[in-house]
Amino acid sequence: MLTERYPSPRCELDYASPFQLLIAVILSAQTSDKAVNKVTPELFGRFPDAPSLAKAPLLELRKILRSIGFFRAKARSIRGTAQAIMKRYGGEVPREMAALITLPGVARKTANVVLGEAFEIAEGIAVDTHVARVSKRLGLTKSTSPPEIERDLMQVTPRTDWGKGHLRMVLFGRYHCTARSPKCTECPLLDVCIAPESAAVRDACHE
DNA sequence: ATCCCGAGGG
DNA sequence: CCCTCTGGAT
Repeated sequence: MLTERYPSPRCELDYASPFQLLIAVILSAQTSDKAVNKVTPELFGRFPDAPSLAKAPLLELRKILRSIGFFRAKARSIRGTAQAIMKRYGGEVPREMAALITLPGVARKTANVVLGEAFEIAEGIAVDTHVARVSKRLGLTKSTSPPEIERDLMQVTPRTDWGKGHLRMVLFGRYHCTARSPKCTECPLLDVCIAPESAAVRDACHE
């Protein structure tokens, strides 16, 4: 299934450290990875780590982040996160869910991505717009609330695959099972999908 | 429930 | 023009 299609899935955000990954994931909220990758070279060029970002002028950050949307809130979040990491966590990105979700701009989804990607810790499964859409279409969950979707996915996924499984669903959702016009006619999962796009496609499948 | 918010795609 | 983008805080 998705494992064959994406044998070794990789995060498409550009980063050079766990700290930069955390910042990039905060910025990626309701924003495409491409858009984030467009601003992080300048951002990380000037403020590559927690000490420098903690002292960054908010107006400078807003200017750099303008093109990605939510730029005021995100400027506050990333600087606040850098400051909290300096003050409360000795300059290191914490490796516990409870600590991560106290950071501004970080909730369970972002924390799950960072834990899995940077530290290879399978605390849970990050549920974002792609995971929610794909898992619902495939019938892996009936819920629309992220916590319930996460619970359903955790029950049908071996813990060792939580990280990669998440990435596979994101890639599949981003490039194939898209929100707008999904490519159902060339889908390898059409036979198990409960929500093919059109009745014509469904009939072709069950013919 | 509502707000934050710009850019790219169809 | 409208929808969508790896959500989170109020």
